[in-house]
Amino acid sequence: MKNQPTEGELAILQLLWDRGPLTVREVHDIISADKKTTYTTTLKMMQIMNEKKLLGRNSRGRSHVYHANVDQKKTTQGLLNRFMDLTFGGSASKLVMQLLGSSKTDEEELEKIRELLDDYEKNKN
Amino acid sequence: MKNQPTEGELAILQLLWDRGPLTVREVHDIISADKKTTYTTTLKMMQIMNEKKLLGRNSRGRSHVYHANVDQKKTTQGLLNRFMDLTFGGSASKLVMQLLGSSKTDEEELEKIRELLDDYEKNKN
DNA sequence: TTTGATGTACGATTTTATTCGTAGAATGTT
DNA sequence: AACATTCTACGAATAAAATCGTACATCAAA
Repeated sequence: MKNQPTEGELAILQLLWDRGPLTVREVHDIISADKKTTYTTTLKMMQIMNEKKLLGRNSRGRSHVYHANVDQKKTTQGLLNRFMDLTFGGSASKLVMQLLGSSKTDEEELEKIRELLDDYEKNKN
Repeated sequence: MKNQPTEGELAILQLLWDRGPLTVREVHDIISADKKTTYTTTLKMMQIMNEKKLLGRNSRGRSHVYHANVDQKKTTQGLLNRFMDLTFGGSASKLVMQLLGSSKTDEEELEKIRELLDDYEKNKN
């Protein structure tokens, strides 16, 4: 629960979780498609994340290949718990209630959620 | 979606949403029970929130009574959407999956969630 | 009317996250 | 060798959030 990534750091972690180890150049090219930023900024962030042990890295030729050094599940779990506490007083049901009322949560998503719940109920016994 | 409160600001908003209008002193006494902070810090935050129009206030004697000036549902909805995008790539079902796997989500909460989903399914038709 | 308690106002400082500029090392090309 | 390109490293600048110190106003009790 201690090493919570910042928003910017999380974006980089997501990339590495999704696609596996990447160089700064690769990360930057992907990120800068969405968000206007410079190469050195991305580099600096990844260097800091490396110092914080959020990322590991290995040399390959003249460049570094970075990889996520924290577990995705554990990290998102920590963020979720924190967010739930802060925003919904720790109540999962309040959070879900908002989720259901949101137009962002479409029919397909709702169906998936229902299946998840069904599975969960089954395995409980 | 623009005026997203910070973490500290959200804590103050929660209090005012829950308990109605309060003075700085009242807010501070409640908050400082959890978190070590000084009166002037709480005051300053509430003054800034007032400037940002997150809070409104009225004079009562020599002190000010502050009230939330933003809607709770809209605010938490905005925060939730943002968080979901950042942390779960915008997928509500992924979020719920984590929620179900969390030990923080106990049996009672799960039951509530199921009821919510049932109600939701009913009203859909 | 003096003192103490309580409140507001305001500026300065601290802290943390992010961004940027510049220097220099390594590699490839001409 | 001279150069352009592509990296890393590092320190400084910027921005935003949170914290703190101090001054001053108000009011009530002694």
